[in-house]
Amino acid sequence: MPELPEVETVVRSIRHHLLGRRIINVALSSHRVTRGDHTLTAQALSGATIQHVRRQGKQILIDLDNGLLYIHLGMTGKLLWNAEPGKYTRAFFHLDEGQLAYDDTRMFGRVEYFTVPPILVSRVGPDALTVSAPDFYARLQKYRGAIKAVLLNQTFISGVGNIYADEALFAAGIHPKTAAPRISKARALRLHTHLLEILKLSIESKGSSISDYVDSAGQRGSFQLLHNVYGKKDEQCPRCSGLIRRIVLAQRGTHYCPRCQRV
DNA sequence: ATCTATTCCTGGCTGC
DNA sequence: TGCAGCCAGGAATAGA
Repeated sequence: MPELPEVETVVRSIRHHLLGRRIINVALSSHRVTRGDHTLTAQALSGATIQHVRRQGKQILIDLDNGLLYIHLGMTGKLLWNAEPGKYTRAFFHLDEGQLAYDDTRMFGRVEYFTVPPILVSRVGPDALTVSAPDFYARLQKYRGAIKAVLLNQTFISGVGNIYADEALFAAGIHPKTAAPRISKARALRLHTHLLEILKLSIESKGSSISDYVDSAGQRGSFQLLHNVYGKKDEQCPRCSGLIRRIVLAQRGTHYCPRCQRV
């Protein structure tokens, strides 16, 4: 499941291949993923030149000389460089040098072309990697729900998903059900510090490969080896040796240590 | 206005 | 061994 570190790893592994390249033609095969007219989209993309490859939160933004290519990997999306199209290839880009495949088994992701950047792209909050501590705390004041749900809300900050929400709350010693307004400034700042540290460490490990996440060269990440609570139900807490518990919160599997993480 | 529940998808796992 | 049924979850959408 690609979250900020995984998307950042993909962007880093693909950027140097794409910059300055011209799109020759595009094959699209999933209306679920593209949400648009395939003929018109392919037509618009053909001949376009790639100017920037950026990331905001979990969104990949590819600036073209005639618009924006917006890619969200969803749950199982992959961008693969110089791979042959396969059963789950939903979009395939022939460039003047090389080719880019968008594979996505479950089709939760998106590949969309816009002439004008949509509200969608700008509506997400500041990137989790660069949000300042004061801004993090100030923004937190706007939410009343459980802190785990707030962390997953992309309008609060963007880029955090289920894995890193659980890991950051564990590192900060905060129970995932804690109501946002009950979190003191000191604890909020501690959460901010731990979250950034975890995201940066994960990027250094090229992300977490839980099921099938890989970067554009097909490389797996290794941060899953450093997870403390995510997916560790009934295993020992590395800090207190108590058992990690799994509950469902905000419709998501949530892992935490009942002894180390307090409301 | 907020928060919560539902929906979309399919491979992989569990249990009979 | 086969297969039904459930699970994973990002984010739009609908409902409370």
